[in-house]
Amino acid sequence: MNRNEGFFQRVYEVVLLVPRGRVTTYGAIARYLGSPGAARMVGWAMNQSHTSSEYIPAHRVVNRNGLLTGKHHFDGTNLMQEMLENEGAHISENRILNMKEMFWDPVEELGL
DNA sequence: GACATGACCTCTG
DNA sequence: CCAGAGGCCATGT
Repeated sequence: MNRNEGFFQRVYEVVLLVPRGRVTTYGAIARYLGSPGAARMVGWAMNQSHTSSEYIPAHRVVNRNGLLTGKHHFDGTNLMQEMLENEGAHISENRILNMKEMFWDPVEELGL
C-alpha cells in the first residue's frame, strides 16, 4: 500500500493523473481517497501543493460548482482561468461553463 | 493536548 | 430561491 507518505502526496498523485483538458473536484478526490467529507483537506493539500517538489496542476481542481475558488491563491488574478482556457475550457466569471463535460472523476475513471 | 484555520460539501429552514 | 449551520481531516501555534 501507499504508506502514509502524506495525505497530500495522495492528493497530488490524483491531481497529477488528471489528463489535460479535464478538471476534478475536491469532493471527488476526497471520495476517491475514502473520505467523502474530507474535501477541506484536499483544499489544504492544494494550498501546500507548492511545497511539493513537482508542479501540481492545481488549476485543474475546482469546487463542485466548477467555480475557480482557488484562483485567488494562484500567482496572479486570472492565471488559473487562462490555464484552463488554454486547455480548452470555457470559463466565465471564474466559473467553468462546460465543466460537466470536462469533469474528471477519479472514482469512475481510475476506479476504486 | 486544546484551539483555530483552511482553495469544501451537504442538508435543513 | 437565499441563508445559515454542521461535518470532515490534517496542520500549526
